[in-house]
Amino acid sequence: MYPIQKAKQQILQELKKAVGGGFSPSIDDFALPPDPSLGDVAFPCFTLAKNLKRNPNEIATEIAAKIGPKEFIADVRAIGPYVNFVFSSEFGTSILSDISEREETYGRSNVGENKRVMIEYANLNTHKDVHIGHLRNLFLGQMLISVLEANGYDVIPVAYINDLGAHVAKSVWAISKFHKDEEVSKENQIDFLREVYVEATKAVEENPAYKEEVAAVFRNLEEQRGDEVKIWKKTWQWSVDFLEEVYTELNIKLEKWYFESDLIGKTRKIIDDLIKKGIVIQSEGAWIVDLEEEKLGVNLLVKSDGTLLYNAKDLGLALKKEEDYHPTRSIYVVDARQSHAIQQLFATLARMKFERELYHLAYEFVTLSDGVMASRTGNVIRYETFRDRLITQAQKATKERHSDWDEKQIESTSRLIAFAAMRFGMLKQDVEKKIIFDFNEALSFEGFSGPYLLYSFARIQNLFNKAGKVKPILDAQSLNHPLEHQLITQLARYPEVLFEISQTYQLNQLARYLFDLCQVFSHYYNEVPILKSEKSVQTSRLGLIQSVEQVLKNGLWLMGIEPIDEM
RNA sequence: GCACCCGUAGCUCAGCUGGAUAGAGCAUCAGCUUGCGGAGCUGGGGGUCGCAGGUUCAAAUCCUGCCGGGUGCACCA
Repeated sequence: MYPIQKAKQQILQELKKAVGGGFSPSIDDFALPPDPSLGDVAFPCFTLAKNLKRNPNEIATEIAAKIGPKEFIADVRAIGPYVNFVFSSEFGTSILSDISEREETYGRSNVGENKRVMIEYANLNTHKDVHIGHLRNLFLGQMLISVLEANGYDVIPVAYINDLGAHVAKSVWAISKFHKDEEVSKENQIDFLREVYVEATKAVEENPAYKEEVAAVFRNLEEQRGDEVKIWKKTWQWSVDFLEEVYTELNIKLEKWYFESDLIGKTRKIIDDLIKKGIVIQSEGAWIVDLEEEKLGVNLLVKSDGTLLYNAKDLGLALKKEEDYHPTRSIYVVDARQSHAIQQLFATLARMKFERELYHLAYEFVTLSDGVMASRTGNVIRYETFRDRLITQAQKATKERHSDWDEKQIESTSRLIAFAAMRFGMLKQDVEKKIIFDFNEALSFEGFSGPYLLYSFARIQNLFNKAGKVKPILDAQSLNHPLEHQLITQLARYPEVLFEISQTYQLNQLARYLFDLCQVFSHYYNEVPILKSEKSVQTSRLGLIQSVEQVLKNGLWLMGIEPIDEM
């Protein structure tokens, strides 16, 4: 049990005693005071007042009078209808030593024990670019994995690679028609594919007769016959190599890659079976599941030309995942624009008596202020472009600060700053809000940003470097400054925050929490001398700072951000 | 037409399982390096929490309706 939980338990005990009469408040009844000067935790007396038919202010006053300082409680005071509790220095000491003992495990829980969660994310396409919209998906998925693992879940992260959709057929068709036998050098492969895709889209738009040719290529690819298969296989490999590079660079963890092209046979079998069961029926020449009852329209699985649709293959995938890993819960980290399709998938699976927990973690897309990104038109900001601009920006700033550093040091530091900015930028916002991508904002290293957190971390490192042999001690006895108290309370909350996120999947909460922590630290750093204070206080302050460092490190790790000692 | 999401300061967003004076970043203005790194800190100005009803002792938060924006809804993924 974490100190914060112990403290709350103690308070609950005291509240029970003070009120009596079978009153049993729960840990969820606590509130956070709006201003830290009011107290560390609050107990609102409204419901109690209602039950007793009395004034909440009076009740609060009475309760506060009955509870005295004890262990983790230093002070109890009634402010209006609230009983506010202030944590004691014993509590502070307990927090500091708890963090020090647990180190990187501070904040973790075991709620997820014996639960296997499959996370499908990083569903990139072959024959296409990776752009900033995909980054949101990659980072969300990656963080979700870390958060769930930190809470004891057995997490199986997988990707579903879309390597056989209509877009692929279009590209392969265009290559065979316009670029047959063209030599493409290794470094130009992805550029080539991108240009071909834009070219193909344009050509088909201008000449609708091409549609039939593309459809023919699609059929051939699905059946794995004809000359186009060779082109497909070659370009497929280009794309897969490229995706592998991106995943490696971003440290994307995957237990397995599922490919759409591998699911054709299995999906066909499933559909045959569903036809026999009457779940899949024919309509207007196509094969569908009628989901009118669920108010989800029709789930179109097989086109009238016999080729499979995305929704059909998703069915095959769901069963394959079940065979391979039998997860208790399956999370789909997928763009909110697919919500309807995903709901159709879930509803269809329900009809098939597929009884597993299914959850769609829907996130809104990344858009540009001048319009939505689309690979079709080439109006995208590619991952590499974004990355390189961030790195350049970071290099500029780093060079200005450290004229004495060599190229290597500038380079490695800049990369870490750039990736921190990138990740934090994508993870700081609620998934239900689209990100309006703005280069100026994305390249800013100030305020609510990744580099701000890194900066706080680097400052702490610097303090320890300067402290030399002075050993921090873990004792809150002399940490009486309001900001010290505030820091301790904030550190104490971390396990609650992490637990909450693991249950609600509101990943942006962590960015907020860490930023708040760093803001209090920065304020403290400016306000209170740490190294220049007298010895006894100095060691305690270093002990506090050490805890801030640990929690910051733990949180950054969950976000996939690597801290740096100097920047 | 139906469904889902959003609508809080000039801009980008927190806060939304109802509760104490509505917060942050950016921008803007005024300050802070003879004190541990100014990628920082302090302070000021700036808000009918889209609008209207309702529920409640209490609504930015819950319910209903409307307005505005986005997204999706049978052969795309």
